[in-house]
Amino acid sequence: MGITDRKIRQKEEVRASILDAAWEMVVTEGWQSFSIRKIADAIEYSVPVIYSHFENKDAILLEFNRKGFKLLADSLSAAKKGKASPADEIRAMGRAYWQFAFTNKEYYQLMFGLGIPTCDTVSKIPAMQEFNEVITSSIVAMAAETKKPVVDPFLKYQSFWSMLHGLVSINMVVPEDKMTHGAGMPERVLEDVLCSFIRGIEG
Amino acid sequence: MGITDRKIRQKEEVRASILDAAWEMVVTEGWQSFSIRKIADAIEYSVPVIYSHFENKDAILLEFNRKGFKLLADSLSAAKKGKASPADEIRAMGRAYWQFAFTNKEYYQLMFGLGIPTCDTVSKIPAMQEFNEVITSSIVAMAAETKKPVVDPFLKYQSFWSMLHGLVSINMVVPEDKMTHGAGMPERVLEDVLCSFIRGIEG
DNA sequence: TATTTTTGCTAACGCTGTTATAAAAAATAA
DNA sequence: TTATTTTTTATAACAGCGTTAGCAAAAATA
Repeated sequence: MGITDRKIRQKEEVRASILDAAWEMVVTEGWQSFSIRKIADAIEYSVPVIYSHFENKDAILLEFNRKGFKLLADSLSAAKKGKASPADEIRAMGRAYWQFAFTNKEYYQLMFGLGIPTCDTVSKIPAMQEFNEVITSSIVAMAAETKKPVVDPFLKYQSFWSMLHGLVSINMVVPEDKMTHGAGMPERVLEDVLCSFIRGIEG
Repeated sequence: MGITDRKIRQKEEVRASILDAAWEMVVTEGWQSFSIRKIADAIEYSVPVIYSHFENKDAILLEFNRKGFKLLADSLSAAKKGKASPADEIRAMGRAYWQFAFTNKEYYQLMFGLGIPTCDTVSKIPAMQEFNEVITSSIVAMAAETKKPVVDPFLKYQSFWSMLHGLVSINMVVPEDKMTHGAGMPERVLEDVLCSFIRGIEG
């Protein structure tokens, strides 16, 4: 049945146009102007059409969350590749995390700003697990090398993420031009934080 | 003029009742049900009365922001008092920050969750400066003791706050009963993070 | 061509923040 | 005490939001 095929294809196109229009609006006008009605307007369909593609507004946000975490997990994974030591991997991931946050402000704000992922959402976003693993594996590797103390990898994973997230979220709201301490300051804080984290594992 | 006096007094009472009713609702039902109309309902006045006390919704939030930062600054200040060393002061403040966040979830969510304070809001909230200073002074004191390297106090202040905020915000969304790693885990992460921060200054 | 299925729109419900307008109450002046 | 002015408060509207029920139009099937 070619007809059914075409219908599926067309439906998929509308779905994609919803996500495209929504993302376009978020990037140009920010999350505060993310609205079902505006999306409907942009794709030149009536509002209920959107509800035949997504259960509700949150379902659209969930979709962006998925994309965001996939992008982040892939970025960290790529940053690790080819590094000489676990410590270097961790440093590289820290910088990649920072870079992801600021080259994808909208994603970061959704993923960690509006409401940090709860336990339920973890199951809906497989890439969150990836994110966890790509970090933890480097920590485990490093702990294995420096066999001084027995570090809890999950504890260190949480510390690592905490430091990075705190750093990012505090710097994200400050407009570039309003930085009291000259440019490059946040990056120095990042390096400072990474440095003390590495030393914390080395013991 | 006793009449004008009484009017001012009564107006002040209504203003207080607005804040009381609003806070009551936030504590029992969360920020998502914070609404001008519901407040009006609770204080048994019509909606426009609220607008004769506060310019808009954000002005009410600003008021809570002020209270929250005052409370936090005072908590940190009290935690410092009587500690033997700057390092102890920092540890005490870290724990006090953590405790503030979880015994005042609603305040913390407003202050750092919904939208972290921007540069403009700093000028509207004097207690934010207090918060900055009470932390920085301990860092400076500690750097003076261990005269090894010349640490940038503002950099260390940002690191400190970043770590704490990240830690708190990641743990705040996880429901108590859903902690994968037994109770007391977040506190261990806190101590871990504090420890590596202190060492980062000691050099 | 007639019938059934699919698709999409209009219009509504109930909620939000904010404000213009008008009525009621209180304070002042005569 | 009565008339006038000022202050206080409420009603009702505007414009926006997410969501959904009901119905008309279009498309596919018989």
